[in-house]
Amino acid sequence: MTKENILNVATNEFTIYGYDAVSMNKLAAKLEVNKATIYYHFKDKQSLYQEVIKHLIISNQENIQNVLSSSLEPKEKFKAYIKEYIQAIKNKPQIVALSLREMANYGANVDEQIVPYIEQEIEYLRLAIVELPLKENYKSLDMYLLKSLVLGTINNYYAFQMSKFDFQGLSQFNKNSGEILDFTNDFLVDFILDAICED
Amino acid sequence: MTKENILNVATNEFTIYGYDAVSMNKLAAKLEVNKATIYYHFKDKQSLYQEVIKHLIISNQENIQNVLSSSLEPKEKFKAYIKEYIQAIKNKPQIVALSLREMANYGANVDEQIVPYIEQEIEYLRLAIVELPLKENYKSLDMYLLKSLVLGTINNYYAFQMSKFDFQGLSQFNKNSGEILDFTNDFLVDFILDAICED
DNA sequence: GTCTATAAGAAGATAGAC
DNA sequence: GTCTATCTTCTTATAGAC
Repeated sequence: MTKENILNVATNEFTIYGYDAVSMNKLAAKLEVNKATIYYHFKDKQSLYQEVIKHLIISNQENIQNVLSSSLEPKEKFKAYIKEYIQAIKNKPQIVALSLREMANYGANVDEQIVPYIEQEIEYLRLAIVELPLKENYKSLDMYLLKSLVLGTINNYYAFQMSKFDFQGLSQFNKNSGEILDFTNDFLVDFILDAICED
Repeated sequence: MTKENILNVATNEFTIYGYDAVSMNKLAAKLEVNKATIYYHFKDKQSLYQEVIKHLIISNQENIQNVLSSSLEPKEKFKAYIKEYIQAIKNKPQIVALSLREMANYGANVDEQIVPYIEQEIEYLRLAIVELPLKENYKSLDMYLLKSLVLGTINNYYAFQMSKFDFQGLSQFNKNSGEILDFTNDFLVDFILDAICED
């Protein structure tokens, strides 16, 4: 179906190049469809972009729920949560760039609809750590801060690794998404548990 | 002087709105100067942007050097380093958005010249933690990973706080840059020391 | 539902007068 | 060193034929 096809290709283009850098002309060319056809299915460029974002967020939340309702021992559950989260990025690594861009715009291109989805992600994070033997000062932590630590570290390190520059001292993964994300995974799990758990 | 004026206003516009969203027409209008005048001083839009970025990075590294060459006790030195780093953002909060955007583009809009400046920042971070009583497994840490944790957490949390949405459970600072960054500062210092230092 | 054709405007950039 | 005027190309978007 044409509409679905447009949405898939648009998702790819927007996540890779960003909103401004994707023109309706280029998108139509890539789709080998007439530009007017895109406008038949979508009101304008903005609403096409909205559908892309919504589609991406929703498709990433399913597996995390399963992990959190499991009966794993607390630390194992936390590890499984981070792993599932990293897996979602492995499945669609382009969301790193999209997420960084939307953060940079303070949500200007996104509409209110996504708020409950983000709040849901925060709730998942809370569930992932609530059973851990937390130090006293981490029991009433702002979850958006911890979420920023997780998301920020992953996105930022991924961006370092994917940049066109060769930085001295940066671990060598040759732009292999899987290896980069596994490395980040292991670091984050140890780091967070070392910081917030009682000995 | 006109050239300096152009650079200052361009810095402001680019950091707030991003490369694509700033047109030479709008920039000329804001400057109350003719567009051709900008082209007299700068070869094209790209090279104007390069000068903006370089200017921003260099101006942020001076005070950090002073902290690191001081004779403070290790933990105090680390705290002073983070504080100085946060102060640099307080001075120009717009670099948060710029940094997020350039990360999202994997450096596509930036040229090779900035590599040594970023490597210098990594070296500063290494100096800030090298004297700490580190746990064995954090003695050979990839500094880009720790840098990503610091930078990523700050940027991401700042973006949450500055976004146009009201998220449930997000600490209330009413878009006050100073308070947001102080809060992030305290969290990061405790969190990192708790994670990487011997008890 | 998909196409052709085209509108209307904004983009980056430059030639040449003053 | 700053201006006016203009070029070319690209942008989003739509009217109307098939």
